[in-house]
Amino acid sequence: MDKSISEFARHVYLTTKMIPFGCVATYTDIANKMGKPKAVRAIGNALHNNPQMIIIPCHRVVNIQGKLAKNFGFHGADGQKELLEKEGVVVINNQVDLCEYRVKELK
DNA sequence: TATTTGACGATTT
DNA sequence: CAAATCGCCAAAT
Repeated sequence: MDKSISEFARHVYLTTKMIPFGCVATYTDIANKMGKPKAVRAIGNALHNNPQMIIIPCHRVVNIQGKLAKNFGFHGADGQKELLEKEGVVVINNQVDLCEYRVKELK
């Protein structure tokens, strides 16, 4: 256990890991699940600082518009896009169809 | 301790 | 539709 990670960040990572294969979730969904719908920025920050970005499916996290992260830690939005398409998620213009892949209930 | 920054969101121009 | 602006939160400097 790495205690250098705050409880908040850990909470973010755990919630992110709940996203099922082939699906995506928005920052807002995670924030809402954590009970802090206004902490979307802090969440994005935590994921960017993500020390274990490979074991955490952060590529399944997109913004409310289904748009990918422009500064994705691995290969920018392109890397995130490829990881998603590899899971069967269609990405068009760095954007996914939320109506099709967004997780209805994160639990 | 105070200021700045940022993988965001919603609203306004 | 794109850019600017404000709000909100946690971490970094």
